[in-house]
Amino acid sequence: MAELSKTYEPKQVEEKWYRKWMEDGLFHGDSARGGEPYCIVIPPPNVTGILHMGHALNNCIQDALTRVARMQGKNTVWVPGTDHAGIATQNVVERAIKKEGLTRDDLGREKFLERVWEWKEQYGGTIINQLKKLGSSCDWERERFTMDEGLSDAVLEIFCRLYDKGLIYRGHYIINWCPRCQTALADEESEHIEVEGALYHLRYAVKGEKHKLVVATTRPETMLGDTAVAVNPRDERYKHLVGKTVVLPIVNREIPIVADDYVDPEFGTGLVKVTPAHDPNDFEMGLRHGLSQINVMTDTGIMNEHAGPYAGMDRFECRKQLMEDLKAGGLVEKVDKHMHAVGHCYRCDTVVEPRLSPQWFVKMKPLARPAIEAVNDGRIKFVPERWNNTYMNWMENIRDWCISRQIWWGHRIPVFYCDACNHEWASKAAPAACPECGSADIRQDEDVLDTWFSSWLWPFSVFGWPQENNDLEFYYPTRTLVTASEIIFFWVARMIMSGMEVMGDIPFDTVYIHGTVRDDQGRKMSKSLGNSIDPLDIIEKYSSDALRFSLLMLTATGQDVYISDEKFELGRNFGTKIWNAARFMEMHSVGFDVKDLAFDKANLTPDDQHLLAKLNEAIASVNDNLSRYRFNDATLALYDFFWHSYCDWYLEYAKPVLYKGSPEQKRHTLQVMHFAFSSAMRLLHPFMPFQTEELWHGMGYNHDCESIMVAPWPEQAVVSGIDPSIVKYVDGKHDLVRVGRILRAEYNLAFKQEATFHVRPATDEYAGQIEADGESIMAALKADRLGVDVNFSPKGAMPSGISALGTIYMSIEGLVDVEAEIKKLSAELDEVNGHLANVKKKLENPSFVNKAPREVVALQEKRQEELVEKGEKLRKMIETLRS
RNA sequence: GGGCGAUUAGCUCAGUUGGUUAGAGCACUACCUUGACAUGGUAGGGGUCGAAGGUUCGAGUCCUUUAUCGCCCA
Repeated sequence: MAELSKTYEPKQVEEKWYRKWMEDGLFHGDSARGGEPYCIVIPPPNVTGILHMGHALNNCIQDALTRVARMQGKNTVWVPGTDHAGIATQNVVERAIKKEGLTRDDLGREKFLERVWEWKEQYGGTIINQLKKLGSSCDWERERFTMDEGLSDAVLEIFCRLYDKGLIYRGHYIINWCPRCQTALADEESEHIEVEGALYHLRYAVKGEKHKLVVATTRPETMLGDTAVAVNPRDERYKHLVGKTVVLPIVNREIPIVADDYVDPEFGTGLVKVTPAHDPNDFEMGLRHGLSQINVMTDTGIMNEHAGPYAGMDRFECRKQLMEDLKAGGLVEKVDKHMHAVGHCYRCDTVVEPRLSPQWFVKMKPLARPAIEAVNDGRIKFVPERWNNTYMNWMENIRDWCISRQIWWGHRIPVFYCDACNHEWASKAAPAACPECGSADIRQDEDVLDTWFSSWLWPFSVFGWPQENNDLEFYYPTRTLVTASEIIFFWVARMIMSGMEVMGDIPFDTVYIHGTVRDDQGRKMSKSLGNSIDPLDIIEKYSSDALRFSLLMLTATGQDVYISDEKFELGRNFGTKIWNAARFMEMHSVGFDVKDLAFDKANLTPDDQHLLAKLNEAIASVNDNLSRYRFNDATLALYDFFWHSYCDWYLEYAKPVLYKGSPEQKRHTLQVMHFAFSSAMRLLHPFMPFQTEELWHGMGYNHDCESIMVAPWPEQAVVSGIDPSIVKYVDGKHDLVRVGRILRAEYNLAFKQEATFHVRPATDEYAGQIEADGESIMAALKADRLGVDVNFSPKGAMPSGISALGTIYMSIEGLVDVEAEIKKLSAELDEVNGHLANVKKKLENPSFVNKAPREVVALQEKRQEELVEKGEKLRKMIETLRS
């Protein structure tokens, strides 16, 4: 046994073991080994990303699941990787070259992409290294990147397949446009944020009439692109206006008044301006009424030539100026404050501009159908279940997915155009000539694909799809997907759709949705708030194990986690406790052989049996809670077992044996101790991988299994034949000790001061058991003597208390505070009487006795008996004190 | 506006098909450097379970209404 240091040094230990595990290839899975597959694919973090607490939580859950499966002997693989984060990465590199005074256009597409790859090589591995610090047991040999060759091939393959099936089309629609990133965004990438804006009431002149209409709008600047005014057809106020013409102020364009059901008569004045090129609803209305589409902005959000006098002005600048001009012309009725949700770019937070432009879309309805089925019939289940609704709601109202992005970093859309014959086709390989007319006058679409268009293939593309191979065959479908609710639409739903479409099978059977990590005031952690807690700081300050254990213990299933720095003390303190318990065992294990833990099952002491029963309970609880993704309950069960059952009671019980017992007793106790400890280490390993490995070796348990990573997982009760009545006796003994300690505390006995106790056991059986167990009870009570007598009756006043095993008396020198004793016992009697009244009320209620299940009634009856008995005892004790 | 979640001790949270006296960690109080551990031990204080109705023999738990906060969608 290697000597354990006085304090645990996590830093070097964690580095040491991670390196060793890597060297020994323990993270690697291979389909050729066969067996039961267990596979998780990581939600690939952005290659630009740095680790935050959300990642930490996400990954320690996956690692726990992976490590348990591995210990269970399954053929386990956790596939890691990163995604290329098209917009985010391009932004980062653009910022970098800006420092050199360059723009991407200065460099040109090819040179710019070279710079991005350079950047990726240099900085892209950051988050991967951080995941390693967490202890993540990913199969690094399988690390993938969404832009690597294989995954790029998968992207082109699926694009061409869907294109040829008619599920991918190009269309002129309103999309969300980020004027800063200068690209289209998917609907999901535009985040609606509630902001205080204004509702501007503008006066429009009706042609040939004196009076003016008032239209309400939140975006007056788009008025320059108005091509109609609309009213609800059932709105009596405006019926007479339909078919008339309005003269648009400033630009003096004549536009019609149309009737359309979309208009909400309750909103604003019930009259809306229609700008088909700048609003998705207006766009639809425009199609219905054959209106023209006038785009008044450039792709950078600057007003264009259609904006008349405002051309060249920024969109928000234009709003200001326009309002001033309208005011000057008396064309503003009023301006009200107005709260509304405005789309913001999820990458750069710029206000999104709905923009009419040609984009590529995926038809989602046909893909959604099998994906809805898969969740409906339970082949895929969400944990917690309530996310089913969120998923279904979105899937049933799914809209087509805008997949083209006007950036350079990403998978270029594999569509080609022939300028000679106007043919358009999709092709994986770059063609030399038009397949229709043979002309070489061809060009590829300039756009790239949405990053999610590669990550939605992740569960099978990481195994080499479209190439068929054993890994794909063996590990697909994967088992559990662990992710946060934010990306159910972005990613989870789309993976299910692609899996069903491409593989004809679900990509995973369980989606575990964990909560969001927040600060201790419930705010999302963000750089701008400055409330982020860096997981690496926590690892530095406490340890990776402490970070992991604390996070899991704090995370109620699917609920958000509120954390602060101090909360990680929980895990650190637990680690320290484990370390010190190990040192205690080591101290007493000189000359003891940990290879032989086959203790004599026929001669287990009550405390041995109690400990082993608690161990069995912990094993059952951990397994049960893990199967239900209740990581907090699983970790709590271990915490409770180790700290309370193992340290507080068993180690304390063991002390007199180890210090004063016979060599046989000592050996037996060490066997039980090491047996329980090594089981606890294995159960803890998925949550605290480093320290448990360190102790696995430190205690010498590595004799038949070198690494705890692959040591057998405790599946069920490890020791059978434990007598429940003995376990009950030990529970009672703990109660007896507790009551005795209360007596000591009440009389302020110094820790070292010994006292004499007398017990009047409740039964003869207890009397025998207590007598046999005297040594250990005396040690726990710091007693110099322990009298056991079923007929004990105190001579004179003695402090006393009632325990599960019987009444305990403390005989002390000097004055007993009789009044205080009486007061204490009377208070206890009052409590007993209170409970008794409750129980009686129940039992005297005929409907309770008749309607409640028999067991419940029996329980109350038993309780009544106990309470009556206890009351009697208390009364007698009080009487004795009074006499 | 629609959907979902939360509301239990000073704080952060458990409490599983309704059934003993509602639990934990942190914080707090008192005592304790003892032979694993002060990152610790022993003992203790602290809760009308957001509110109001209802169902039931029985409600923190189920139903209705309502308040407050948060998230998602429009």
